[in-house]
This record gives sequence, structure tokens and C-alpha cells, in this order.
Amino acid sequence: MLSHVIADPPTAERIAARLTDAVHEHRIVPGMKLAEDEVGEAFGVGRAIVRQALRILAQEGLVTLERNRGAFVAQPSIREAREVFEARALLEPATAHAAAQRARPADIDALAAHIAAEHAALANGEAGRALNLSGQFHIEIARIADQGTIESFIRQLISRSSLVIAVYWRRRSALCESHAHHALLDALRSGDGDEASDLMKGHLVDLLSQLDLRDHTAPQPSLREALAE
Amino acid sequence: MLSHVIADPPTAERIAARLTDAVHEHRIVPGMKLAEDEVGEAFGVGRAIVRQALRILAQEGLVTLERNRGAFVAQPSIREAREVFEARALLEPATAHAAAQRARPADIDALAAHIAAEHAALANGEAGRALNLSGQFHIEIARIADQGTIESFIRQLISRSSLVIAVYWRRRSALCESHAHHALLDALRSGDGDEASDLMKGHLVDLLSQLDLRDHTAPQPSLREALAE
DNA sequence: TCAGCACATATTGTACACAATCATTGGCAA
DNA sequence: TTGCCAATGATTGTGTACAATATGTGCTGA
Repeated sequence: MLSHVIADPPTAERIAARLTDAVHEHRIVPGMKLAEDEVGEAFGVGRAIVRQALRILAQEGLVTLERNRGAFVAQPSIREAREVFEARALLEPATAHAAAQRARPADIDALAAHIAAEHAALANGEAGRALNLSGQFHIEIARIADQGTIESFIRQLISRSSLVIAVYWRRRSALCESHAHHALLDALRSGDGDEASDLMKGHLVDLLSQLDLRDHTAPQPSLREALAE
Repeated sequence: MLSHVIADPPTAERIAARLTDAVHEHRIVPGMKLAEDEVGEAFGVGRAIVRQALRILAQEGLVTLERNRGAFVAQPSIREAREVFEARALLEPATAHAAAQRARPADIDALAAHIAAEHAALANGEAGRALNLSGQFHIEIARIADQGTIESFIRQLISRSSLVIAVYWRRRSALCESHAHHALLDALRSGDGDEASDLMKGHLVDLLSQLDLRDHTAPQPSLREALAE
């Protein structure tokens, strides 16, 4: 096992995955600047690799590339937020339906373990990790459905949902209703596709309803408030 | 207007778009090698830009990047071909439904012009261009539906469908039944969402049925046949 | 005749250096 | 004091050179 001391140089995909995880855990939040030099130094790689990674993330809608300005973590507009959840409403119920019909015992176990980890993270106060696991749960369902193409789409949507939640989530009390995931697990275990589809649809509606997507039109005065305190 | 003589240097996105068009028109076909030097020379840019463009296309599933080997136009497997059309079946009927409800007269005119161009291309024997326009028709419907996120997914699926068609299309007689597009146009004009949804669903089923997705298991003997002639 | 191996070639991976461009800051004038 | 303009600093865009790696070729041996 000595070969493990040699740290294989991270590839562009690996760095993109690391950054994606950081977004999922809200360690990097919308609006943050991702300077090529900083990212490169953080991972110990050159700018060329970082540039490739940023291109991947831009293609997934996680960062926006501004010419001669740099890369910034995307800040989804209210409109984009709605679009993301409309797309999820189109894809995920059908995917859950398929997953319920294909789920094998090993898959059920994996999902159960997933939920357990989510609970544990919440208990430990690791809100970011819990949120990440919550998203992974949806991805896991897509994987069980065995539809690679749709799974990749859902991956993108989960990532962008993390950004949406970072911007528009209402209460600071995390408390991601994981009982919805429990109910989904039950439906998948019993192979009830219609039930799984309905549960997923309701789950997404719930999530959407937790967002504050009203048009603020006045986010700038926050500066005055910040200085007034 | 003299500023137009100065050819602005193509950006990575522009080159990716040009290559995507070439794929749509079957000018470059699955399996082709896209050497960085060749592509760079073709567009008059350096390898760095080409590399970014190839990364974009890889993210869209149009090319596969093999380490230290190069970039190749993706060759969708039978499984991937099915997945692409399953995803389209999930997204496009609902999108057509929404488009029927939002379509404005200008949109209808644009679609009609699109169909006319498609007919003209077919009449001129420009099969590649006709196929490209046929795909653009679907993208146009997504644009009318005004769902940017879903539109980007459909864009990817159209591109990958071009690859699928290039590999698995049955008869050489192109004859993309554009009467299906005509019927869709009528449904959109009359604002009948359910009809548009059904037509789109049937259209996709028709397309899928035109593919030969049987498991050949013997594509290699073609070499012998090729040499035998 | 064929298997195995070393070498040559071509292509990609990466680092570096310079040019181009933008944001900020400071100064100047009204 | 305020608006405008120029200089500066920093960051990205791009071309070039070198290193790493895979493929194909030719040789050697049995």
C-alpha cells in the first residue's frame, strides 16, 4: 500500500468534483470569485487544469465565466430557480417510478444507509454535509432507475438546486424534512411505482414552497443595515 | 461597417458551436478523431482554445476524451441511444404542451419558416442541412416554451440524437417525415396543448422505430466485406 | 512463420511567459 | 464637493516549449 504515498495529480474532472462537493455543502456560496491562481494553489496544480475544471463547472451551470473578469459561483435568478424545479418536477417523479420497479435489495440497503448518514450529520450539526447527502439521495434514486442520461441531468439539477437553496432558502433552521426520504424509501422497497412518483412530486413541491422566490427589488439596502448594526 | 473586415478571433464557445453544427449535418461522424492541431489549424486558433472547445463538447456527450489519446466523436451505444430517446420522451411532450400555450404569432411564423427551409433543403438534396434543421425545429419549440433549463437539456439530446441517427439510422433514404412537424405546427397554432403533447410523443416513437437498435454482435465482419468488393 | 520486445514517432498533458483587458485608485479641474 | 480621466495593479487570454504517454514499426529470437 506504499503506492498511496504518491499523490496522483488531480485531473480536471477531480477538481471539478471537489468544487462541486464544496458547493453542495455550501462551503462556497453564490457570488464567490474563483480565481485561477487561488484554486490552482489550493489543489497544487497549474492554471491550465483549473481552467478546464472551471469550464466543466460552467457547462453545468455552477459557475459563470466572465471574459477577462474571472469565474464566479453562479447566482441563480428567481426565474432560473423556478426553471430548475420545473425541470426536476418533470424528470424526478418518472425516475422514482422507474427506480421503484428496478430497485434491488442492495439498492434499498444503500438508500437506508444514506438516510442514516443524513440523520447523523444533522444530529452532529453538520448542516452542509446533511444538505449534500440530501442531494445525493436523489442522485442515488436516479442511479437505481438505471438511466444514465437522465441521471446526469438530475445531477446538474441537484447542483443548481444547492445554489438556489443557498440564495433563496427561508428559515435558517435546516431541518430538511427527511421523513419524505423515508416515505420514498418505503415506496421503493415495496416496488410501488405510482406511490414513489407521487411522493417525489410532493417532495419537490414541498422543497419549492420552502423557498422565498418573491421579487425583492431591494437587496441593496442591506449594505446600510450592515453598517448600522 | 469597415470593422467587419477584422475577423474577431473565434472563442471556445464559437468553435464548439461550429463543431456541433458539423455533427448535426453529419459532416463529422461518430468515431472521427478530432486532433487538436487539425482543429486548431482549421479554425486558425491555438490548441488552448481547441482544448476548451473539446471540453465543452465532451461535457455535452458529443465527443469522448481519452487520456493521451485524443478526442473522438462519440459513438453512442445501443443503450445510450435508447436512453437519449427515453429522456426526450420525458421532456419534449411536456415542452410541446407548454409551447402550445405560450406560442405567439411571431413564433408560429418562425416555425413555419423553419419547416419551409427544411423542405427546401430536402428538395435540393442537402440531407445534412435538412437533418440539422429538423433538430433545430425541436429546439425552437423548447425556446417557445420559455424554459431555458429544459431547453439546454433538449439541445444536448438533439445533438446526441444526431449521433444516434448517424450510427443506427435504417434506410439511406433520408425523408424525415416532416409532416409530423406540420401537424405539430398546427397544434401549436391552435393552442391545443394536449394535442401538441400527443403529437410530439408519437413523433418521437416514430423516430425511435426508424432506428435499428438490434444487437449486431458482428460489426467487425464489415471489414472483410469491404475488402471483398 | 510468429511471438515478443525495443525503438521511433506522433499526439496529448502541463508549465511558463507575455499580451490583452478590466477594476481600482489617485489626481485634476469645474 | 463632485465628476471625469489617466495611471496602476491584478487577472485572464493565448501562444510556445518541453515532458509524458500511447501507438505503430522493425528487429531479433525461437
